[in-house]
Amino acid sequence: MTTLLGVPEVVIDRLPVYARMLAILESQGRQVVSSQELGDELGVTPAQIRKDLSYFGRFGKQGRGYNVQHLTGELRRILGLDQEWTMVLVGVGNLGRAILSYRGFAPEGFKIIAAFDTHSDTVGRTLGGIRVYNVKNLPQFLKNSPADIGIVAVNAVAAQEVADILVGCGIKGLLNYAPVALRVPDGTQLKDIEPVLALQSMTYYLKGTSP
Amino acid sequence: MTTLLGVPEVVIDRLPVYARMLAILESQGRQVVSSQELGDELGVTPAQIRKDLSYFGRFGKQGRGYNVQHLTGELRRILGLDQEWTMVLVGVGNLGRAILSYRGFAPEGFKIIAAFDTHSDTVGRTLGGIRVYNVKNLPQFLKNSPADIGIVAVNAVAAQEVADILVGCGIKGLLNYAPVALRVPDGTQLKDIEPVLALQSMTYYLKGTSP
DNA sequence: CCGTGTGAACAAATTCACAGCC
DNA sequence: GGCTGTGAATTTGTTCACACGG
Repeated sequence: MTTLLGVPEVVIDRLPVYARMLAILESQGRQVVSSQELGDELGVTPAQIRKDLSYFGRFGKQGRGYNVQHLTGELRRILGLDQEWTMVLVGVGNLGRAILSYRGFAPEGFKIIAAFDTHSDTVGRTLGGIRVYNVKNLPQFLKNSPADIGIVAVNAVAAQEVADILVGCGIKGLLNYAPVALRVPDGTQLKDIEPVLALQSMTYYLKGTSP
Repeated sequence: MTTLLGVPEVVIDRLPVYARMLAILESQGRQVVSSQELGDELGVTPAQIRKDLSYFGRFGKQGRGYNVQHLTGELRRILGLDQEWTMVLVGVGNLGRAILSYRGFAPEGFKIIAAFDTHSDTVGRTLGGIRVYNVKNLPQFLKNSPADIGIVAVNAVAAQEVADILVGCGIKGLLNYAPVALRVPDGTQLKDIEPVLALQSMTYYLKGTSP
Protein backbone atom coordinates (compact mmCIF):
# COMPACT_ATOMS: atom_id res chain seq x y z
CA MET A 1 0.00 0.00 0.00
CA THR A 2 1.30 3.39 -1.06
CA THR A 3 -0.15 6.64 -2.22
CA LEU A 4 -0.66 7.07 -5.94
CA LEU A 5 2.15 9.56 -5.99
CA GLY A 6 5.46 8.48 -4.53
CA VAL A 7 5.94 5.37 -6.60
CA PRO A 8 9.64 5.20 -7.37
CA GLU A 9 10.50 6.05 -10.96
CA VAL A 10 12.48 2.82 -11.37
CA VAL A 11 9.26 0.94 -10.67
CA ILE A 12 7.37 2.89 -13.31
CA ASP A 13 10.16 2.17 -15.76
CA ARG A 14 9.79 -1.57 -15.20
CA LEU A 15 6.02 -1.76 -15.62
CA PRO A 16 6.08 -1.47 -19.42
CA VAL A 17 8.54 -4.35 -19.53
CA TYR A 18 6.16 -6.49 -17.51
CA ALA A 19 3.23 -5.38 -19.64
CA ARG A 20 5.04 -6.28 -22.84
CA MET A 21 5.92 -9.78 -21.63
CA LEU A 22 2.39 -10.32 -20.34
CA ALA A 23 1.00 -9.34 -23.75
CA ILE A 24 3.20 -11.99 -25.35
CA LEU A 25 2.03 -14.60 -22.87
CA GLU A 26 -1.55 -13.53 -23.46
CA SER A 27 -1.13 -13.91 -27.22
CA GLN A 28 0.14 -17.41 -26.57
CA GLY A 29 -3.08 -18.22 -24.76
CA ARG A 30 -1.45 -18.36 -21.34
CA GLN A 31 -4.08 -17.96 -18.60
CA VAL A 32 -2.03 -17.64 -15.43
CA VAL A 33 1.57 -16.75 -14.59
CA SER A 34 3.50 -16.60 -11.32
CA SER A 35 5.99 -13.93 -10.39
CA GLN A 36 8.64 -16.65 -10.54
CA GLU A 37 7.85 -17.54 -14.16
CA LEU A 38 7.55 -13.92 -15.24
CA GLY A 39 10.84 -13.17 -13.51
CA ASP A 40 12.56 -16.05 -15.27
CA GLU A 41 11.44 -14.72 -18.65
CA LEU A 42 12.65 -11.20 -17.92
CA GLY A 43 15.72 -11.80 -15.80
CA VAL A 44 14.20 -10.13 -12.77
CA THR A 45 13.65 -11.48 -9.24
CA PRO A 46 10.11 -12.60 -8.38
CA ALA A 47 10.22 -10.51 -5.23
CA GLN A 48 10.83 -7.40 -7.28
CA ILE A 49 7.84 -8.07 -9.49
CA ARG A 50 5.57 -8.66 -6.52
CA LYS A 51 6.84 -5.58 -4.73
CA ASP A 52 6.47 -3.43 -7.83
CA LEU A 53 2.90 -4.56 -8.36
CA SER A 54 2.06 -4.06 -4.68
CA TYR A 55 2.42 -0.31 -5.15
CA PHE A 56 -0.79 -0.37 -7.17
CA GLY A 57 -2.96 -3.09 -5.71
CA ARG A 58 -3.40 -6.80 -5.20
CA PHE A 59 -3.61 -8.43 -8.57
CA GLY A 60 -2.68 -12.03 -7.78
CA LYS A 61 -4.21 -15.04 -6.13
CA GLN A 62 -2.24 -16.96 -3.52
CA GLY A 63 -1.26 -20.39 -4.61
CA ARG A 64 -2.06 -19.63 -8.27
CA GLY A 65 -0.38 -16.50 -9.50
CA TYR A 66 -1.66 -13.72 -11.75
CA ASN A 67 -4.37 -13.88 -14.35
CA VAL A 68 -2.46 -12.84 -17.45
CA GLN A 69 -5.24 -11.03 -19.23
CA HIS A 70 -6.38 -9.18 -16.13
CA LEU A 71 -2.90 -8.07 -15.09
CA THR A 72 -2.07 -6.93 -18.63
CA GLY A 73 -5.16 -4.76 -18.59
CA GLU A 74 -4.44 -3.37 -15.16
CA LEU A 75 -0.87 -2.42 -16.08
CA ARG A 76 -1.99 -0.79 -19.30
CA ARG A 77 -4.57 1.19 -17.36
CA ILE A 78 -2.04 2.21 -14.70
CA LEU A 79 0.42 3.38 -17.35
CA GLY A 80 -2.22 5.19 -19.36
CA LEU A 81 -1.85 2.87 -22.33
CA ASP A 82 -5.60 2.43 -22.64
CA GLN A 83 -5.74 5.64 -24.65
CA GLU A 84 -4.09 6.99 -27.76
CA TRP A 85 -1.28 9.50 -27.42
CA THR A 86 -0.49 12.13 -30.02
CA MET A 87 2.99 13.32 -30.87
CA VAL A 88 4.62 15.99 -32.98
CA LEU A 89 8.07 15.53 -34.46
CA VAL A 90 10.53 18.39 -34.81
CA GLY A 91 13.47 17.86 -37.15
CA VAL A 92 13.00 16.10 -40.46
CA GLY A 93 16.60 15.31 -41.34
CA ASN A 94 18.01 11.83 -41.65
CA LEU A 95 17.03 10.90 -38.13
CA GLY A 96 13.60 12.51 -38.23
CA ARG A 97 12.71 10.71 -41.43
CA ALA A 98 13.75 7.42 -39.88
CA ILE A 99 11.47 8.11 -36.92
CA LEU A 100 8.61 9.00 -39.27
CA SER A 101 8.98 5.68 -41.02
CA TYR A 102 9.38 3.68 -37.79
CA ARG A 103 6.57 1.14 -37.56
CA GLY A 104 6.80 0.54 -33.82
CA PHE A 105 4.89 3.51 -32.40
CA ALA A 106 1.45 3.18 -33.98
CA PRO A 107 0.63 -0.36 -32.80
CA GLU A 108 1.26 0.80 -29.23
CA GLY A 109 -1.05 3.76 -29.54
CA PHE A 110 1.52 6.49 -30.18
CA LYS A 111 0.58 8.54 -33.21
CA ILE A 112 2.67 11.20 -34.91
CA ILE A 113 0.21 13.81 -36.16
CA ALA A 114 2.60 16.30 -37.73
CA ALA A 115 6.26 17.08 -38.36
CA PHE A 116 8.11 20.39 -38.31
CA ASP A 117 11.35 21.68 -39.78
CA THR A 118 12.97 24.89 -40.96
CA HIS A 119 14.32 23.70 -44.29
CA SER A 120 12.23 24.90 -47.17
CA ASP A 121 12.92 21.70 -49.10
CA THR A 122 11.14 19.48 -46.59
CA VAL A 123 8.45 21.91 -45.43
CA GLY A 124 5.24 21.31 -47.35
CA ARG A 125 6.10 17.72 -48.22
CA THR A 126 4.40 14.62 -46.88
CA LEU A 127 6.73 11.93 -45.52
CA GLY A 128 5.53 8.56 -44.33
CA GLY A 129 2.01 9.93 -44.48
CA ILE A 130 2.90 12.86 -42.20
CA ARG A 131 2.72 16.47 -43.32
CA VAL A 132 5.80 18.61 -42.69
CA TYR A 133 5.20 22.20 -41.58
CA ASN A 134 7.46 25.14 -40.92
CA VAL A 135 8.48 25.19 -37.29
CA LYS A 136 7.23 28.78 -37.10
CA ASN A 137 3.71 27.40 -37.32
CA LEU A 138 4.23 24.98 -34.42
CA PRO A 139 2.50 27.14 -31.76
CA GLN A 140 -0.44 27.84 -34.04
CA PHE A 141 -0.72 24.18 -34.99
CA LEU A 142 -0.69 23.02 -31.37
CA LYS A 143 -3.38 25.54 -30.48
CA ASN A 144 -5.70 23.88 -33.00
CA SER A 145 -4.49 20.30 -32.52
CA PRO A 146 -2.95 19.80 -29.09
CA ALA A 147 -0.40 17.01 -28.86
CA ASP A 148 0.75 15.10 -25.80
CA ILE A 149 4.37 14.47 -26.64
CA GLY A 150 7.10 16.21 -28.64
CA ILE A 151 9.87 14.31 -30.37
CA VAL A 152 13.13 16.24 -30.62
CA ALA A 153 15.06 15.05 -33.65
CA VAL A 154 17.15 18.09 -34.50
CA ASN A 155 20.90 18.43 -34.00
CA ALA A 156 22.48 19.02 -30.61
CA VAL A 157 22.85 22.76 -31.15
CA ALA A 158 19.19 23.38 -31.92
CA ALA A 159 17.74 20.87 -29.46
CA GLN A 160 17.39 23.13 -26.42
CA GLU A 161 15.68 25.82 -28.45
CA VAL A 162 13.24 23.29 -29.86
CA ALA A 163 12.60 21.86 -26.40
CA ASP A 164 11.88 25.35 -25.08
CA ILE A 165 9.40 25.99 -27.89
CA LEU A 166 7.61 22.70 -27.28
CA VAL A 167 7.46 23.32 -23.54
CA GLY A 168 6.25 26.84 -24.20
CA CYS A 169 3.39 25.41 -26.25
CA GLY A 170 2.26 23.34 -23.29
CA ILE A 171 3.81 20.01 -24.27
CA LYS A 172 4.42 18.01 -21.09
CA GLY A 173 6.45 15.11 -22.48
CA LEU A 174 9.61 15.13 -24.59
CA LEU A 175 11.29 12.23 -26.33
CA ASN A 176 14.78 13.49 -27.10
CA TYR A 177 16.97 11.95 -29.79
CA ALA A 178 19.53 14.77 -29.78
CA PRO A 179 22.87 14.04 -28.12
CA VAL A 180 22.62 16.74 -25.51
CA ALA A 181 21.42 17.07 -21.91
CA LEU A 182 18.21 19.06 -22.23
CA ARG A 183 16.95 21.22 -19.37
CA VAL A 184 13.21 21.15 -18.90
CA PRO A 185 11.02 22.59 -16.14
CA ASP A 186 9.73 20.48 -13.28
CA GLY A 187 6.63 18.65 -14.30
CA THR A 188 7.82 18.11 -17.85
CA GLN A 189 8.73 14.54 -18.64
CA LEU A 190 11.95 13.95 -20.53
CA LYS A 191 13.23 10.67 -21.91
CA ASP A 192 16.45 10.44 -23.87
CA ILE A 193 17.24 8.01 -26.64
CA GLU A 194 21.02 7.92 -26.65
CA PRO A 195 22.65 5.05 -28.51
CA VAL A 196 26.06 6.72 -28.36
CA LEU A 197 25.95 7.13 -24.57
CA ALA A 198 24.88 3.49 -24.30
CA LEU A 199 27.91 2.46 -26.37
CA GLN A 200 30.22 4.74 -24.43
CA SER A 201 29.39 3.15 -21.11
CA MET A 202 29.46 -0.33 -22.62
CA THR A 203 33.05 0.11 -23.72
CA TYR A 204 34.13 0.55 -20.11
CA TYR A 205 33.27 -3.11 -19.57
CA LEU A 206 34.57 -4.25 -22.96
CA LYS A 207 38.05 -2.81 -22.39
CA GLY A 208 39.15 -5.86 -20.39
CA THR A 209 37.92 -8.24 -23.08
CA SER A 210 39.88 -9.87 -25.90
CA PRO A 211 39.24 -8.16 -29.23
CA MET B 1 39.66 5.45 -3.47
CA THR B 2 38.13 2.23 -4.68
CA THR B 3 39.24 -0.83 -6.59
CA LEU B 4 38.97 -0.68 -10.36
CA LEU B 5 36.22 -3.25 -10.24
CA GLY B 6 33.22 -2.55 -8.07
CA VAL B 7 32.36 0.84 -9.52
CA PRO B 8 28.55 1.05 -9.55
CA GLU B 9 27.04 0.76 -12.99
CA VAL B 10 25.04 3.97 -12.48
CA VAL B 11 28.35 5.78 -12.12
CA ILE B 12 29.70 4.32 -15.36
CA ASP B 13 26.50 5.36 -17.10
CA ARG B 14 27.01 8.97 -16.03
CA LEU B 15 30.63 9.30 -17.09
CA PRO B 16 29.86 9.62 -20.82
CA VAL B 17 27.45 12.43 -19.99
CA TYR B 18 30.19 14.27 -18.13
CA ALA B 19 32.65 13.58 -20.94
CA ARG B 20 30.29 14.95 -23.54
CA MET B 21 29.70 18.18 -21.63
CA LEU B 22 33.41 18.58 -20.96
CA ALA B 23 34.12 18.19 -24.67
CA ILE B 24 31.70 21.01 -25.38
CA LEU B 25 33.33 23.23 -22.76
CA GLU B 26 36.74 22.34 -24.18
CA SER B 27 35.63 23.30 -27.69
CA GLN B 28 34.55 26.65 -26.25
CA GLY B 29 38.05 27.20 -24.95
CA ARG B 30 37.09 26.75 -21.33
CA GLN B 31 40.15 25.96 -19.20
CA VAL B 32 38.73 25.08 -15.79
CA VAL B 33 35.37 24.00 -14.47
CA SER B 34 34.05 23.30 -10.97
CA SER B 35 31.74 20.46 -10.04
CA GLN B 36 29.16 23.13 -9.27
CA GLU B 37 29.28 24.60 -12.77
CA LEU B 38 29.33 21.21 -14.46
CA GLY B 39 26.41 20.11 -12.32
CA ASP B 40 24.44 23.23 -13.23
CA GLU B 41 24.90 22.47 -16.92
CA LEU B 42 23.79 18.87 -16.57
CA GLY B 43 21.17 19.06 -13.85
CA VAL B 44 23.22 16.95 -11.47
CA THR B 45 24.42 17.73 -7.94
CA PRO B 46 28.06 18.78 -7.58
CA ALA B 47 28.52 16.18 -4.83
CA GLN B 48 27.51 13.44 -7.23
CA ILE B 49 30.03 14.51 -9.80
CA ARG B 50 32.83 14.65 -7.23
CA LYS B 51 31.86 11.29 -5.76
CA ASP B 52 31.65 9.68 -9.19
CA LEU B 53 35.07 10.96 -10.18
CA SER B 54 36.56 9.90 -6.85
CA TYR B 55 36.10 6.24 -7.86
CA PHE B 56 38.86 6.71 -10.40
CA GLY B 57 41.30 9.19 -8.94
CA ARG B 58 41.85 12.77 -7.91
CA PHE B 59 41.46 14.93 -10.94
CA GLY B 60 40.73 18.31 -9.42
CA LYS B 61 42.57 21.04 -7.59
CA GLN B 62 41.16 22.47 -4.40
CA GLY B 63 40.02 26.02 -4.69
CA ARG B 64 40.12 25.88 -8.50
CA GLY B 65 38.19 22.98 -9.94
CA TYR B 66 39.00 20.62 -12.80
CA ASN B 67 41.19 21.24 -15.81
CA VAL B 68 38.72 20.69 -18.62
CA GLN B 69 41.13 19.26 -21.16
CA HIS B 70 42.79 16.94 -18.67
CA LEU B 71 39.54 15.61 -17.21
CA THR B 72 38.06 15.04 -20.67
CA GLY B 73 41.08 12.96 -21.56
CA GLU B 74 40.99 11.00 -18.33
CA LEU B 75 37.32 10.16 -18.72
CA ARG B 76 37.78 9.08 -22.31
CA ARG B 77 40.65 6.86 -21.25
CA ILE B 78 38.67 5.37 -18.35
CA LEU B 79 35.73 4.62 -20.65
CA GLY B 80 37.94 3.20 -23.39
CA LEU B 81 37.03 5.96 -25.83
CA ASP B 82 40.66 6.51 -26.77
CA GLN B 83 40.38 3.66 -29.25
CA GLU B 84 38.14 2.81 -32.19
CA TRP B 85 35.42 0.22 -31.72
CA THR B 86 34.12 -1.96 -34.52
CA MET B 87 30.52 -3.06 -34.89
CA VAL B 88 28.48 -5.38 -37.06
CA LEU B 89 24.81 -4.74 -37.74
CA VAL B 90 22.28 -7.54 -38.08
CA GLY B 91 18.97 -6.70 -39.71
CA VAL B 92 18.81 -4.39 -42.71
CA GLY B 93 15.12 -3.54 -42.75
CA ASN B 94 13.74 -0.08 -42.21
CA LEU B 95 15.38 0.29 -38.83
CA GLY B 96 18.71 -1.24 -39.86
CA ARG B 97 18.99 1.08 -42.83
CA ALA B 98 18.32 4.06 -40.57
CA ILE B 99 21.11 2.92 -38.28
CA LEU B 100 23.46 2.49 -41.24
CA SER B 101 22.80 6.05 -42.31
CA TYR B 102 23.05 7.49 -38.79
CA ARG B 103 25.88 9.99 -38.69
CA GLY B 104 26.42 9.98 -34.94
CA PHE B 105 28.50 6.85 -34.42
CA ALA B 106 31.58 7.48 -36.54
CA PRO B 107 32.68 10.80 -34.98
CA GLU B 108 32.70 9.06 -31.60
CA GLY B 109 34.88 6.22 -32.81
CA PHE B 110 32.20 3.61 -33.38
CA LYS B 111 32.51 2.08 -36.82
CA ILE B 112 30.07 -0.31 -38.50
CA ILE B 113 32.22 -2.64 -40.61
CA ALA B 114 29.54 -4.88 -42.08
CA ALA B 115 25.82 -5.60 -42.11
CA PHE B 116 23.95 -8.90 -42.26
CA ASP B 117 20.47 -9.98 -43.28
CA THR B 118 18.60 -12.98 -44.63
CA HIS B 119 16.64 -11.28 -47.40
CA SER B 120 18.13 -11.96 -50.80
CA ASP B 121 17.15 -8.49 -52.00
CA THR B 122 19.40 -6.68 -49.54
CA VAL B 123 22.23 -9.24 -49.34
CA GLY B 124 25.01 -8.27 -51.70
CA ARG B 125 24.06 -4.62 -51.80
CA THR B 126 26.03 -1.74 -50.31
CA LEU B 127 24.05 0.65 -48.11
CA GLY B 128 25.51 3.80 -46.62
CA GLY B 129 28.91 2.53 -47.69
CA ILE B 130 28.45 -0.74 -45.79
CA ARG B 131 28.35 -4.12 -47.49
CA VAL B 132 25.40 -6.39 -46.65
CA TYR B 133 26.15 -10.10 -46.27
CA ASN B 134 24.00 -13.16 -45.69
CA VAL B 135 23.71 -13.80 -41.98
CA LYS B 136 24.91 -17.36 -42.63
CA ASN B 137 28.34 -15.90 -43.28
CA LEU B 138 28.44 -14.01 -39.99
CA PRO B 139 30.60 -16.54 -38.07
CA GLN B 140 33.03 -16.82 -40.96
CA PHE B 141 33.19 -13.03 -41.34
CA LEU B 142 33.88 -12.48 -37.64
CA LYS B 143 36.64 -15.09 -37.71
CA ASN B 144 38.46 -12.98 -40.31
CA SER B 145 37.41 -9.56 -39.03
CA PRO B 146 36.58 -9.64 -35.34
CA ALA B 147 34.18 -6.97 -34.17
CA ASP B 148 33.65 -5.61 -30.69
CA ILE B 149 29.93 -4.91 -30.71
CA GLY B 150 26.87 -6.35 -32.40
CA ILE B 151 23.84 -4.23 -33.23
CA VAL B 152 20.57 -6.15 -33.17
CA ALA B 153 18.11 -4.50 -35.55
CA VAL B 154 15.84 -7.41 -36.47
CA ASN B 155 12.25 -7.89 -35.34
CA ALA B 156 11.33 -9.04 -31.84
CA VAL B 157 10.82 -12.65 -32.89
CA ALA B 158 14.26 -13.09 -34.45
CA ALA B 159 16.20 -10.98 -31.94
CA GLN B 160 17.08 -13.69 -29.40
CA GLU B 161 18.33 -16.00 -32.15
CA VAL B 162 20.50 -13.23 -33.58
CA ALA B 163 21.80 -12.38 -30.10
CA ASP B 164 22.71 -16.03 -29.54
CA ILE B 165 24.60 -16.15 -32.84
CA LEU B 166 26.53 -12.96 -32.05
CA VAL B 167 27.37 -14.17 -28.56
CA GLY B 168 28.39 -17.54 -30.01
CA CYS B 169 30.83 -15.74 -32.30
CA GLY B 170 32.51 -14.16 -29.29
CA ILE B 171 30.86 -10.75 -29.41
CA LYS B 172 30.89 -9.30 -25.88
CA GLY B 173 28.69 -6.26 -26.39
CA LEU B 174 25.20 -5.99 -27.84
CA LEU B 175 23.24 -2.87 -28.73
CA ASN B 176 19.66 -4.04 -29.00
CA TYR B 177 17.01 -2.11 -30.94
CA ALA B 178 14.46 -4.94 -30.91
CA PRO B 179 11.52 -4.54 -28.54
CA VAL B 180 12.21 -7.65 -26.49
CA ALA B 181 14.06 -8.53 -23.29
CA LEU B 182 17.12 -10.38 -24.53
CA ARG B 183 18.86 -12.96 -22.36
CA VAL B 184 22.63 -12.91 -22.61
CA PRO B 185 25.29 -14.74 -20.59
CA ASP B 186 27.15 -13.11 -17.72
CA GLY B 187 30.04 -11.09 -19.01
CA THR B 188 28.18 -9.99 -22.12
CA GLN B 189 27.19 -6.34 -22.15
CA LEU B 190 23.67 -5.53 -23.27
CA LYS B 191 22.19 -2.09 -23.83
CA ASP B 192 18.67 -1.60 -25.07
CA ILE B 193 17.39 1.25 -27.22
CA GLU B 194 13.70 1.27 -26.48
CA PRO B 195 11.79 4.39 -27.51
CA VAL B 196 8.45 2.66 -26.98
CA LEU B 197 9.26 1.65 -23.40
CA ALA B 198 10.42 5.20 -22.77
CA LEU B 199 7.09 6.52 -24.00
CA GLN B 200 5.13 3.93 -22.06
CA SER B 201 6.62 4.96 -18.75
CA MET B 202 6.32 8.65 -19.65
CA THR B 203 2.56 8.33 -20.10
CA TYR B 204 2.19 7.32 -16.47
CA TYR B 205 3.20 10.84 -15.52
CA LEU B 206 1.30 12.50 -18.36
CA LYS B 207 -2.03 10.93 -17.39
CA GLY B 208 -2.70 13.59 -14.77
CA THR B 209 -1.95 16.41 -17.23
CA SER B 210 -4.37 18.41 -19.33
CA PRO B 211 -4.39 17.27 -22.98
C1' DC C 1 1.37 -27.42 -0.69
C1' DC C 2 1.96 -22.94 -3.68
C1' DG C 3 2.54 -18.43 -4.43
C1' DT C 4 1.05 -13.66 -3.09
C1' DG C 5 1.66 -9.52 -0.41
C1' DT C 6 4.40 -7.17 2.83
C1' DG C 7 6.94 -5.60 6.96
C1' DA C 8 11.62 -6.10 8.27
C1' DA C 9 16.42 -6.60 7.07
C1' DC C 10 19.68 -5.48 3.96
C1' DA C 11 22.18 -3.23 0.20
C1' DA C 12 23.01 0.51 -2.83
C1' DA C 13 23.11 5.16 -4.02
C1' DT C 14 22.91 9.95 -2.94
C1' DT C 15 23.68 13.83 -0.22
C1' DC C 16 25.77 16.10 3.64
C1' DA C 17 29.33 18.41 5.79
C1' DC C 18 33.81 19.38 6.70
C1' DA C 19 38.99 18.74 6.86
C1' DG C 20 42.51 19.98 3.96
C1' DC C 21 44.81 22.20 0.27
C1' DC C 22 45.29 25.79 -3.39
C1' DG D 1 37.91 32.35 0.16
C1' DG D 2 36.92 28.57 -2.94
C1' DC D 3 36.46 24.00 -4.14
C1' DT D 4 37.98 19.15 -3.92
C1' DG D 5 37.76 14.58 -1.90
C1' DT D 6 35.62 11.66 1.24
C1' DG D 7 33.87 9.39 5.47
C1' DA D 8 29.38 9.55 7.74
C1' DA D 9 24.51 10.18 7.57
C1' DT D 10 20.58 9.75 4.99
C1' DT D 11 17.67 8.32 1.52
C1' DT D 12 16.32 5.12 -1.83
C1' DG D 13 15.84 0.61 -3.66
C1' DT D 14 16.09 -4.54 -3.34
C1' DT D 15 15.78 -8.90 -1.22
C1' DC D 16 14.34 -11.84 2.52
C1' DA D 17 11.23 -14.59 4.86
C1' DC D 18 6.94 -15.69 6.45
C1' DA D 19 1.84 -15.15 7.59
C1' DC D 20 -2.02 -15.98 5.17
C1' DG D 21 -5.37 -17.32 1.60
C1' DG D 22 -6.49 -20.53 -2.23
